[in-house]
Amino acid sequence: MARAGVTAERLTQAAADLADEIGFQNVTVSALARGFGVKPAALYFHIRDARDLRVRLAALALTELADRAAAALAGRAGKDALVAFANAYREYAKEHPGRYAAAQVEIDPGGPAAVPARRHAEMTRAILRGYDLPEPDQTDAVRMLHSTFHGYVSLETAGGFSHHPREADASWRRTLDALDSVLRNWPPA
Amino acid sequence: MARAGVTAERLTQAAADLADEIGFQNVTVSALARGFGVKPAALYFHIRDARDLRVRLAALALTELADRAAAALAGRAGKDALVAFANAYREYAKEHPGRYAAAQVEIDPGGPAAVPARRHAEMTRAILRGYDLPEPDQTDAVRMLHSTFHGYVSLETAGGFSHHPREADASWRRTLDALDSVLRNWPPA
DNA sequence: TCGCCCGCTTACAGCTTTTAAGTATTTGCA
DNA sequence: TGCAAATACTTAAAAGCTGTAAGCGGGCGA
Repeated sequence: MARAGVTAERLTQAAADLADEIGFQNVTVSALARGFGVKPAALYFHIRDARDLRVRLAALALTELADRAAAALAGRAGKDALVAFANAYREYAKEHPGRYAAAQVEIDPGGPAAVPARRHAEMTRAILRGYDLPEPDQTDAVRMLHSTFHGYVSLETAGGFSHHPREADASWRRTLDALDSVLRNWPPA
Repeated sequence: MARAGVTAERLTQAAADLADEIGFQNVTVSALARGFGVKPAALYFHIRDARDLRVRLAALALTELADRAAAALAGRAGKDALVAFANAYREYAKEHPGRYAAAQVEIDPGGPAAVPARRHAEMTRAILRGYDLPEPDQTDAVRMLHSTFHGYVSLETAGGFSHHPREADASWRRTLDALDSVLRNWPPA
């Protein structure tokens, strides 16, 4: 029988696509193996275990997210940068719900997902360049931004906003207005 | 053999405690049955399936969260109310990580978790009484608040803030300052 | 006291992860 | 070219999970 040509990279890619299709929680070693037409045991020659697969998937998602963020931020500053970053973030989560969910797994600071995670964090910090905040306010603001973006997308995905007539898009835009406003007028300690 | 006295309520309570101990994702019908000293199959006479158990757990957590929010808001207004609510929210998530995770499951609007979910949403809206925002800004602000609280707690729990010397507590307080500030100066459309 | 129902057990099917051992294919080197 | 070693995959199997079906027995109502 011909070999299937499975590699860790192709597994991770396939797992990402599968996650977007059927949900991150439903990505199993077995389902992945079926997609490649091999037995589940075959995958263990390429990945250590299911957890390893999830970490690789998280790294993939964080890398893609950082790439999009970088593209959105290029040549922009101030509110332009904030809005472009935020929209890139939200659109990624909507286009790739499975990947986005994968990016939220707990990240081992020494592990292979730590690098793209750090890069993603640096992108978020770059939003603030135009706002000129001193430390430690800058760190506080980065955390607030990240929290708001992640919280909004996460609640929206879970259907938290769907039972009120107000459009989620409209609230999102106004939330970004509010964030821009508070960054420009950051309260004194 | 003596009967174990299993009921749906006791199962849900035990599941909540178990979730806080070993994590929401690790709460299984089997593990729960072990805790009651019965076989897994016995539980299916009290709950429909594993999903049903998770929904009941979510309802429990949302009810407790709404209770805490109500207690925090009682007799407070403006920033006092905002800070009290936010701290109650964050403390609940820290004390009961498993319950908190359960509260984030996707909620069927017609299901039994919809009632406590709505109550929780109303509590969040009550924060804004002191800020006097007209609709639809009020809805937008509620969504922003909820997003920020949930996002912050969720990222903090996942260890997202642990690799920077700045204390997560300090950033939290400053984030609340910023939210108060932006609610008092809500940007015009 | 009798009988029935309810709460549990056993048994089982089918799914998952993961390890171990065996087989076949491909690669690299002489 | 041909052989040996490394690699990719298979089968087999253990252990745990969800969920269904059938059976048993204790306690409650009549």
